[in-house]
Amino acid sequence: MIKSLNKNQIKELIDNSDIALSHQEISKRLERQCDRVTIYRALDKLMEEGFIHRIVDVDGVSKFAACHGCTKNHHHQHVHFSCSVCSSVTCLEEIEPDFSLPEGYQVQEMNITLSGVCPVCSA
Amino acid sequence: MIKSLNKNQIKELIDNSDIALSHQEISKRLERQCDRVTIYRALDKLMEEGFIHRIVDVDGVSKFAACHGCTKNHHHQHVHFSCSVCSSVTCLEEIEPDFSLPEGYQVQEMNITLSGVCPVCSA
DNA sequence: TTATTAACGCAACAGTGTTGCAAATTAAAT
DNA sequence: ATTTAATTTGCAACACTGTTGCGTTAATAA
Repeated sequence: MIKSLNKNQIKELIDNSDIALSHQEISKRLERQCDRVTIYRALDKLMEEGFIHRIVDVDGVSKFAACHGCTKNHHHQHVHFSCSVCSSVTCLEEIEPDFSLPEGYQVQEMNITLSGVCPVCSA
Repeated sequence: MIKSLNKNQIKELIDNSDIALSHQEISKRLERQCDRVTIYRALDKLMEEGFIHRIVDVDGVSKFAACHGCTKNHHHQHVHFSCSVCSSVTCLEEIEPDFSLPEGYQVQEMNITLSGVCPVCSA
């Protein structure tokens, strides 16, 4: 009946989360446990389909957040914030720094992650 | 006679490289092969001492580049560029985007990595 | 119903990075 | 010069992230 049960559930998790989720966090939050590989593949698909985007955290671990207004072409100029206290990564979609590069650079993607203390932890 | 042979050699490698080097690349370039752990520890020390800084590449792998003007406190507001063709990561030290964050965010570090095609590969 | 496609699980693997302990090397003190 | 202390190194073992291949199950289309 239900198609791609895990994949849909993973999409729901990411959509309903206000912070970006790592593979590990997704695995923990899934009620019906599934194979690690299944999650990786679902995440790849969801990225392909333009539903989520990847953020590489300061420790090198990938986290995933919902896209707003991406189709096939991702455009994530926005800033991400990684809290060193609670380890959360959030999208600051309204913040899109602009800068000009020297001649010859062709930018395809950008990964901007600031780290420090988030408002919740610094309050 | 020579103190911390490996550590100094690693520092030399990074200082003389125009691109940021990964652990793997450093290991290959070392004439006298040494243990993986030794390299990791040397890199940690060199970061502590303010000689190098870490850039997390888009694939989550750490790369290391020389610092210019850092002591203990690293300040790397500058942009990094990761080429998807030749896999090189370079520091664009002159490019320092500024933007203001909402109230409550305390920024300690920033990791800005643009990916695309570098001037050499796009020429 | 059958054929095709997508999703899943399992096993195995490669790579990154960390920790503990012991040996060796370097620097300092007697 | 000999002993002591502090660094540096090597080795083994481990945890974690991510990938690939293969066979199986489930869903969609013919």
